[in-house]
Amino acid sequence: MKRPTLIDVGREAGVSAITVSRALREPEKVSKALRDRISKAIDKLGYVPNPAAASLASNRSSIIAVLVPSFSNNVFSDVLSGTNAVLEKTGYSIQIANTGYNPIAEEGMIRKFVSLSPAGVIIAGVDQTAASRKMLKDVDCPVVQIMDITDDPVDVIVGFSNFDAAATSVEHMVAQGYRRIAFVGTRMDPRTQQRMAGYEAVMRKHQLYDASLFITTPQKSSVEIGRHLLAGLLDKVPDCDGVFCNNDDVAVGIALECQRRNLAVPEAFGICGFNDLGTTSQMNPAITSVYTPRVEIGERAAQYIIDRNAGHPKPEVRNIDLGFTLKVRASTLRTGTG
Amino acid sequence: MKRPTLIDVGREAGVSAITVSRALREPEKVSKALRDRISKAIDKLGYVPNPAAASLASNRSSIIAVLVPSFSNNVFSDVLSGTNAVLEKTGYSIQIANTGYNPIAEEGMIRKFVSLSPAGVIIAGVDQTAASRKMLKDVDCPVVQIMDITDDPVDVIVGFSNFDAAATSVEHMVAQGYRRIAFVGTRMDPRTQQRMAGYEAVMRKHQLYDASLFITTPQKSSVEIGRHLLAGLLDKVPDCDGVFCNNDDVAVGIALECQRRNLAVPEAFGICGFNDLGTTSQMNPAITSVYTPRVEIGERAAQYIIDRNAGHPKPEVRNIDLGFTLKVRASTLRTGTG
DNA sequence: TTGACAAATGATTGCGCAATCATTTAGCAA
DNA sequence: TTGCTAAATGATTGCGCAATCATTTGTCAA
Repeated sequence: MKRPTLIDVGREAGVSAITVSRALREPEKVSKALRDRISKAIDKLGYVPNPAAASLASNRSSIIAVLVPSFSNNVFSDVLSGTNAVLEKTGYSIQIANTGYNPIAEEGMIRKFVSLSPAGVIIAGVDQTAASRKMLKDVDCPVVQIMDITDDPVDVIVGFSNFDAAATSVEHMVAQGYRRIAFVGTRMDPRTQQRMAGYEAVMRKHQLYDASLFITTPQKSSVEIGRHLLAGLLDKVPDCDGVFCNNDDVAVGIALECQRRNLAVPEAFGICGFNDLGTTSQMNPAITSVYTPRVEIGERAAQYIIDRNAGHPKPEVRNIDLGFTLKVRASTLRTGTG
Repeated sequence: MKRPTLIDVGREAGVSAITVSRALREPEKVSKALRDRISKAIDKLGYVPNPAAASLASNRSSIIAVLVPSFSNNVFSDVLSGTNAVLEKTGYSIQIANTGYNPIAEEGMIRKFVSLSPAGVIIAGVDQTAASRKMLKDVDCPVVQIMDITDDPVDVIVGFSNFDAAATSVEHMVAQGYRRIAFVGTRMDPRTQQRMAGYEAVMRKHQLYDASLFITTPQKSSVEIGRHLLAGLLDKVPDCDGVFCNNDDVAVGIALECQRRNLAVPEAFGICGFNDLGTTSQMNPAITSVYTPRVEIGERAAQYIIDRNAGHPKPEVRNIDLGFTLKVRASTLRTGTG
């Protein structure tokens, strides 16, 4: 009562094992009559292919490796949803790893994944170690970096400019008359740092730069940490009149703390979030945020892998910028200014 | 320049391939001297085991299959974080699938996973189809159901009673003097329905049951949907004086809509959430919610699989109830009552 | 009818490893 | 020393499949 093999199916259908194998992988090369008999035999025996044997024989697997820095960050669960939506109708399966924002840990995970001969790799960011980058260059499958943009991807990159997204947001706040705009940053991963750089560039351009306006913490972002950071900010910079946050939950926490302190938003204090995760738009007042195309990034990354493995050539444009959208809402809209 | 095999390592170290294999899997059976030589050879050649070959030869893989109904639901990302934290130090890898709350789709995913000879299966809930259940019974590895509790798990179950959690919450609200308590349910998956049943039992017990107090939608829960549902609820049941929500984001949306309508919480209207995802505790006023041990569930499930595969016997207690904690906060605390 | 060629099908082999069984070496009591 | 046992190491085999090459069958023009 052991699991049937291709040979068993072949015997049942009266054909050789390799014909069954072909019927499954290249059905157009097998006659209709045999395909039908084989299909019946498969159903009768309950045959299911053995992926390990297939992988060993062909030296490639149907596993797509996805490396993200966090599972709990909604940004990456959205990416994963997009990737999964595209892949679930295919024969690929998703193997995930959580790098924990640690490039050294990431390197080990890449090494492990590469040993699987994956069908594709999706990895967040561009800040891999040199060794990681080399492994990704050498692995014989499509590699998609995501959530960022660069002219020099390992293979291709699908994302947006964190720098530009931050700069656009801060420009908007400046246009609305905010002057003492703080940067609130959590975790301080590479993409947060790029947002910080975008913030800094705009502040300097308008001669509003002030080093004391940076409020950062290595802790992960959360509503709670947002509340605490606002308290610290107002102690440190009493004349602060707005914040650009590196993530929405921090912005929500800050907005809630403003409510508690009766700090008038947007009149006395402007708030801008990042990622537009859904809660910001529902707050009182609604909070301005930068929408980032996370689900679409996941989808496009998966689709690229499917296409390349189906024989499509490597595209000319290897950095696919899906952009972002500043969702201007009440929290930064001061009537009579701008 | 192809990838080295056990034979290559053996040649380099001056031993046979099988000794290298043993040194990696059962080091205590290989002398220290050889272990050192082998270890050096592995480093020198950059040997990495081929999991497909290992799986084919041994008829078991080191893949742990995790089936969850949603990636974007924070509940399951927390579970995954816990599972990952336990597994990442081990040789296991995690392969995930999103069942989309669809038992038929789930069945196909189980079939696929079973074909991998997984080292373990973690699956949300107890509402698998008969065919799914049979496959899970037959698969030769530990199977952990999670997020629920039952006397009759496939193998073991790690979770809590959704019914009891809801009942405890509603009892609290009744004790605080709320009478026209609505149930707000989104998605209406099996666990939500158990919460609804817990709500109903308590309402009936206190003779407060009223069919018009059920507000449900098949849509996924979100802050936005919570706001809309409150509007519908107040239209339908103007004398409603509180809600028990099946998820925190709905509760947050309802609280924000109450702010907008100047509906006094907790005096005129009580709000209780579910899962205690973090934002509820930061709201103004803070929202009561049921903390559920999601991360711990993920950890325990992973640890069980590790232990069983290490030879531990099946435990006597096969339903591991990790309980829940009602976090009573301002949104349901009426002074002078209860 | 024949021959040439394409389409369809089959036989053989090896992927890299672990299970199994066989052999050698080490340790030690008598 | 001998003889015995346990520990350490090795040789052989097959897991289930796909790559490669070989063979058969079908098709059609001349």
